[in-house]
Amino acid sequence: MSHQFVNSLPFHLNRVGVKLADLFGERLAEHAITVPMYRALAVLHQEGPKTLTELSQLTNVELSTLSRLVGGLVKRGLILRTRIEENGRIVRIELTKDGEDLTAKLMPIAIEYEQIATQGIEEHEITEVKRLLILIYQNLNA
Amino acid sequence: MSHQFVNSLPFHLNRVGVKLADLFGERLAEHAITVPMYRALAVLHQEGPKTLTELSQLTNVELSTLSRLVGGLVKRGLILRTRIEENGRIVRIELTKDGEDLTAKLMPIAIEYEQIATQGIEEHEITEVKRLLILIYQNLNA
DNA sequence: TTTCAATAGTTGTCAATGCAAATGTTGTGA
DNA sequence: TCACAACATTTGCATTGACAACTATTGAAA
Repeated sequence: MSHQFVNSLPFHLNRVGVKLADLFGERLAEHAITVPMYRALAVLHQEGPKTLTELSQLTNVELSTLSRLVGGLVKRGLILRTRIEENGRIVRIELTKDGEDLTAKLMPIAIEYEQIATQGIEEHEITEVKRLLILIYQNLNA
Repeated sequence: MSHQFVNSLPFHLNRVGVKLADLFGERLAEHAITVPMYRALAVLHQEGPKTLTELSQLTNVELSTLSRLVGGLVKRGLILRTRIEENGRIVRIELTKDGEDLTAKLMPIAIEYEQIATQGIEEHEITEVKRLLILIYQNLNA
C-alpha cells in the first residue's frame, strides 16, 4: 500500500494532540493558565521540586521558553525559584501553597478531558496505546 | 489509582508529537520546508485541489497562518492559488509541477521517520493505535 | 431589488517561541 | 592556583503564530 499522509501515524498524533490542547487550553484560560504552564505545574505537583533542565525534559518545553514561563508563575506567586546552596548554577523550582491549590483545582479539568477523549474505549486499550507511545518515544530517542 | 500527569494520554501524545515534529522538521529544513508546510503539500498531493478552509481542516493549521503559509509557497512556485469562477470568495489551492516534484522527494523522509518510530512494533499494533486515535479524535469533536 | 447577514480569505498587531549569545558558576588539567 | 572548559540558566533578537479586525463576495429576507 502506498504511503497516505492522512493515514500516517504523525498525522493522527498531531491531529489529536492539537485538538486536545485546544479544548483543554480553552478551559485553562479561565484561570489565566496556558497548556505549557499546566504541564509545568502538574509535573511539579506530581514529582516535587525540580531543576529547570529536569523540568524542561519532563514537560517537553524548551529551556528558554520554560525559564520565562517559570518567571511568570513566580511573579504570580504560584512557584518558588531559588538557587541552591550546594551549586550556584542550579535553580530549585517548586510549587508554593497557592500553586498547589491551583493545580489541585486544574487537575480535575485535565481528568475530565481525558475521560471525554477515551469514552467508549476499553481501559486495556488505552493502556496499550500508552505502552506503544512509550515504545515509539524510545525509538525516536535511540 | 490517582491521576498521574506523566502517565496521562495527553502527556504521551504531546511528547511523541513534539519529538517527531522536531526530528522531521530538522530534515525538512534542508529543503526550506517546515512541518506545517509539509502537511499542506502532502494533503494537496494526496487529496488534490482544496479550498483554504478545507486545507485548514485537513492539516490542523489555523486559517490565517495557513493563508500566509500558502502565500509563501505560491511565491516559491510550489502552489497555485486561484479564485474560482463560480464563487469569487473561494480560492482553489493546488500543487504546481514543481510542488508535486518536491513533495515526491519529501515523502520518503516522512516514511523513513514513521519506520524509525514504529521499529520493533507489530503492524497490527500500529493499525490498532491509529484506530484508537481516530476514535479519540471523534470523541473530542462530539 | 435592496439591505443585511453569512461566508471565505487576508492583513494588522502583538504575544509566544526558539535559537544563539551572554552571564554566572563549578569542575579540571597544567 | 590559575586558566579554561563545561554546565545551568537567563536574556537579546528575530521569527512564528494566533486572535481579531477588515475586505470582498454571495445568499437570503423583506
